[in-house]
Amino acid sequence: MKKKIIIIEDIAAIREGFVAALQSTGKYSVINAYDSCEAALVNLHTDEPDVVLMDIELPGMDGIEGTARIKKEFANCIVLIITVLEDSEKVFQSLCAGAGGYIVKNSNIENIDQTIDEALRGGAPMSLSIAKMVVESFRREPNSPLSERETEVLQAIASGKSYSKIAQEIFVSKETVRTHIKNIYRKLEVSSKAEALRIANKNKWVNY
Amino acid sequence: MKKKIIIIEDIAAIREGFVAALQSTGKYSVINAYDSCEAALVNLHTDEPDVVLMDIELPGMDGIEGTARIKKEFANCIVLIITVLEDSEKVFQSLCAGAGGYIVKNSNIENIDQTIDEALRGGAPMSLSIAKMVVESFRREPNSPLSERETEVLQAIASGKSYSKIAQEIFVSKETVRTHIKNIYRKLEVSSKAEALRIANKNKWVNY
DNA sequence: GCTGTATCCCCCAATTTGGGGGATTTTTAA
DNA sequence: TTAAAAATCCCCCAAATTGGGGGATACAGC
Repeated sequence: MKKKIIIIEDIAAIREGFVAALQSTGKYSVINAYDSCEAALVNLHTDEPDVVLMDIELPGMDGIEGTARIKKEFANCIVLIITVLEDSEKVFQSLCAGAGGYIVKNSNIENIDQTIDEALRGGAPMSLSIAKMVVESFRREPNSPLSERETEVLQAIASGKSYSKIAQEIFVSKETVRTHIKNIYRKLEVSSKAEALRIANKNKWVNY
Repeated sequence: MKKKIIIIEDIAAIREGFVAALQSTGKYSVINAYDSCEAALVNLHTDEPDVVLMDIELPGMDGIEGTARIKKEFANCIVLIITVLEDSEKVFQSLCAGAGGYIVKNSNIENIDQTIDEALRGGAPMSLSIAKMVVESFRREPNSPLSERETEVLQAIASGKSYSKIAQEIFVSKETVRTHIKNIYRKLEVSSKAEALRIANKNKWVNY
């Protein structure tokens, strides 16, 4: 039996292009094509798609939120992101939301077909440039105002450890950890763990 | 002026193969070749390499720790990991340690040359399979014992927020958050934030 | 000498945390 | 339909944590 596919893409020309391309292969059953996530979600339980081709930039609910909603209902449904701009933050977010891979917007029919095939076989189809983007987003930024020790302490804070626990692990007194924290707060101009982590994470001074 | 390269690889045949390959291009100045990180580190300040080719599996200090040590001393030095086995955990760790890219162990001369070139131009050379490995390591595992709400709460804990703060953000009372935490602890058989995060992170039930 | 880093100490008060006991409603699954 | 699970809220308690303030010493680099 043919795999059921739906398409969510707001630009009619692109949307219809995908529909035509998929139907021309004869391998898939294109159930529906929508111009918004909202529209797609109301029919989700009748469509029961195996694969969703999802644009990331959509009016109203964006493709990231849409991916999350669909995966919540149908965990086995594969959501492939149709993307043209390569914004590492959005690519990363959509991966976290459960995206199964990426289709470049101006792909030809064979390319799209191959991508869907790979996804159905359990792979994570994506271009090297997209994969690299995500990988590079985990590189530390070198211009941190925090010293090595401070970064180490903040890293430990990020994993939920208490000051005493951190002190034990890095073989210093609890007071030393507290001093480091105070200095971190002063440098980042914050006054709580959450704020410090938010700043440091945003600037990639700490890794998760 | 030629870029200065050192090689750290414990298997003599492979090490010498790389040396020969690099010298044959005439583009690089191979300063030294070592069979361990320890040996390389003592000469690091006299070698002053622009590029380090680093094996990941080494006796004594492994390539990940070695990469971290080198990047600590010379932040601008590019460390390229020579790898054959594709262990996603190690690949990810070496990226966090500051690796600039990957060279497949049985690469030919042109390939190695291209890889180094790309790294020097500021790219992150790596095979698609390696990039994918890292990307896939950020996918959530679906078999979490935690409910959606509990995952949400634990996620917030990971970002250093207090119970009260979390309560505000998800529009419930502090007591509700406390109940969720209690249930998380019961399910994971732990009794602290750090332990819960360790378990949930290891099993990819939460993303950093 | 000054600045930054790393280490340690004290005080204080508010907040947080973990553990124990409950409770209700809604949703989900058997 | 009935039971289990999830989500919500409440109380009590005591220990631990946290943030802010004030110090101190030592060691590096400029």
